[in-house]
Amino acid sequence: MAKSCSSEKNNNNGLKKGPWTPEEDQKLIDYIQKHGHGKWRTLPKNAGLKRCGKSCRLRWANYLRPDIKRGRFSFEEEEMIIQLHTVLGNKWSTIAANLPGRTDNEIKNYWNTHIKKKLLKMGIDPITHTPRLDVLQLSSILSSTLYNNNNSPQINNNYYPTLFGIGSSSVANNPSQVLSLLASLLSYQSRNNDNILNQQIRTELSPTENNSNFSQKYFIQQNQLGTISPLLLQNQIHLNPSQAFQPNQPCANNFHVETQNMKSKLEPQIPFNHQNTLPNLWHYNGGGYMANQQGFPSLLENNQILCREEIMANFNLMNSMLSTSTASSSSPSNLNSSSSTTFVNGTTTTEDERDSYGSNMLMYKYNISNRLNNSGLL
DNA sequence: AAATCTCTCAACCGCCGCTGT
DNA sequence: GACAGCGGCGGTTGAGAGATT
Repeated sequence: MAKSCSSEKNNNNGLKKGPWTPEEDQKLIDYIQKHGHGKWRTLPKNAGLKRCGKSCRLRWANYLRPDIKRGRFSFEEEEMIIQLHTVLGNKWSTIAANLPGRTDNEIKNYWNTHIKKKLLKMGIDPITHTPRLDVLQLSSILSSTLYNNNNSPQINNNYYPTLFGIGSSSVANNPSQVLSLLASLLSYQSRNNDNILNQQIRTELSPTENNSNFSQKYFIQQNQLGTISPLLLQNQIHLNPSQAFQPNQPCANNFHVETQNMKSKLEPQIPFNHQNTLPNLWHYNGGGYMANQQGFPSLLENNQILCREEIMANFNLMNSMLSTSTASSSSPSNLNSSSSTTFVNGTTTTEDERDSYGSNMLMYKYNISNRLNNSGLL
């Protein structure tokens, strides 16, 4: 059993703890540059440091190593962390192995201080990556409301006290917030739909898997499983494998026509101030219609399987949200004056904009809801 | 301006798995 | 197989910085 620094102290009086001084850092750097590291236990004595080996190793690994990347996490890094966390859980070192220049400690801290809070705020359980139970109730209520306007059940504080402002655990205080939450929930749908598959991959990966091979194996297995096994979707649809299709494989069954029609139908309703078109979903390459990265970025960038029902469900929900809010669209000035969650042109970099993890078509739902909300249409 | 609160992140701690004896 | 040593990992802590009252 490894001794901690405190127990080492019994054998080595005067071991220093706490923050490292620049002088100590320099001693450690000089020693490792000259001799390399390896025997951490004996290193501090040889380097003239009054520190335990563990402290030296940690200082080097998390701070002094020359290949460490400093500065805030990029949007892509954030996406990667979430994706990997969905599969791996709190395996910070494995996650770090897939993010060059980032340390496990840094990623762990970033998760705990930023990402976890954002997920909770969006109604996503950061441990399971599935919608929280109370938000699922919310989704259920809203589905029936959105699809059945005339006979919709009254949302009632007596029935849903945890959703509407009773008690400290309420997730929303008014219908606008509820819709915002739902939009957030939906923007995670595609990720969550793969959760069962991800769990399967996690258990199949050997615990002794070499980190450097991890990414490769993960993607391969994901594709293999995706084509062999039916995916259990969140809405309980069992997909026939033939209805799923992979990146770089031609679209079958005229699905591209269906989705293009949906796209055309939706575009006039979208109150964007900077553009009123959704990304092109397909391109023809001579052999058939292929899915565009721009149209389905979150799905294609990780070679995930595109699911017909899932895409259509997203379109339908998007349409429902638009049609049940209002037929009119707001003016650009209204939209521009909206608050922190407004996305202006897709290239801005404020902190709040980075709150949305849907750098994809699904993000539109989130934006739409916020725009409608902020412009007073809800 | 001072007091208090909140947040961040470097560092520590204890445990685990691997390896050698 | 039992044990000890070691490196590595994940959870937690607490000092300091920044924000708020």
